[in-house]
Amino acid sequence: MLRISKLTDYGTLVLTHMASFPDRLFSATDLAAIVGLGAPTVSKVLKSLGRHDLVRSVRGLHGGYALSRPPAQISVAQIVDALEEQPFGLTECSASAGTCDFESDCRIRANWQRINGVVRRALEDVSLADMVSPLPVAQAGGARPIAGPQSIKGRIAP
Amino acid sequence: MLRISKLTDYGTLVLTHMASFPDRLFSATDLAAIVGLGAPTVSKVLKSLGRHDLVRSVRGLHGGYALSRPPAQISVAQIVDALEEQPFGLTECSASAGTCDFESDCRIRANWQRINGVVRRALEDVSLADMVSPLPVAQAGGARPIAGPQSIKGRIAP
DNA sequence: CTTAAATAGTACTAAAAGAGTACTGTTTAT
DNA sequence: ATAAACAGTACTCTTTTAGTACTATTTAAG
Repeated sequence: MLRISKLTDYGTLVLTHMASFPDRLFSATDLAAIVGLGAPTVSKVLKSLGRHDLVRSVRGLHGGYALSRPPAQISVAQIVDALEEQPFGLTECSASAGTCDFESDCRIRANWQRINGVVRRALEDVSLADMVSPLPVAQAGGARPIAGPQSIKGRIAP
Repeated sequence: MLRISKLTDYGTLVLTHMASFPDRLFSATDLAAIVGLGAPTVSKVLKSLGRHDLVRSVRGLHGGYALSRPPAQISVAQIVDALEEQPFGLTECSASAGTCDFESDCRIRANWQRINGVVRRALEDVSLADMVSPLPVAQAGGARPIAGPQSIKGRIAP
């Protein structure tokens, strides 16, 4: 349906809150109360985020979760990757052969891959730091966690 | 799951084939055979596309479907709008209030709307004409059906 | 060394969405 | 009058998503 899953949405909510207090440890229960979601659900989300090294966990009494790195180094794309089941891609034919065997060499596929690229870059270009203090409309410092192309901030202005 | 639905995928397949022969009339049955899908399924897709004026239909014997305008004036965004059930938007909170009432004034929402804008523009910038003869990597004539911003073609190069 | 508050992992159930099919009605050239 | 085509509706099956439950493990504190 061209939507991110609810769990991914929850993930951004939780992480955005955590980004307001980096380094601080939050228990899953506390975060659930703060964000207004069920504790088991938030737990589930945090466990997935932990597996993908977006949060680090401290076990035992007085344990909890904290961001594993500064908010500017966590992009929305990374959150999506952590919480969506399937690999990134708007179409199935990006991954598997599909039914388009008739078309000599599916010309469409290349186009979808380009579109995917644009979408992905859009998600990579927004960091948790941006989520906390929204981007100034005109320009803003990008997330750019790993090694990215130029910012698209200028494009996403209204 | 951040994917377009299969029906939308089928829609691009069918329309791309039709775009190779604009003005020509195709029966749903023929298109199904060409593309390699079930006839009822292709029918369903074409009916939806017709309701959104992407194809025009001719009823009666020797009837069929044809593009309602030149391929360059039909964008992928329009296909998505025609075949996806829900209104365009990566998050639910783009439309309804949601559970984030706790957060004083969901700062996240504005960011999602900007991301949506980028994604949407990416889909608007690819036309059926582009699908038929894939974009040259460097630059290419955009779809720009209605009144769009500048092209993003430069961005989606590999 | 026992306890309680945490996370870790797994698995299950229920609800929602997606996909495909079937059936009935309408149009129109021959 | 007939047959080939589109139009519309509604139903069923499958898949995915969401949420929950249960058990195990870790660790600070008394």
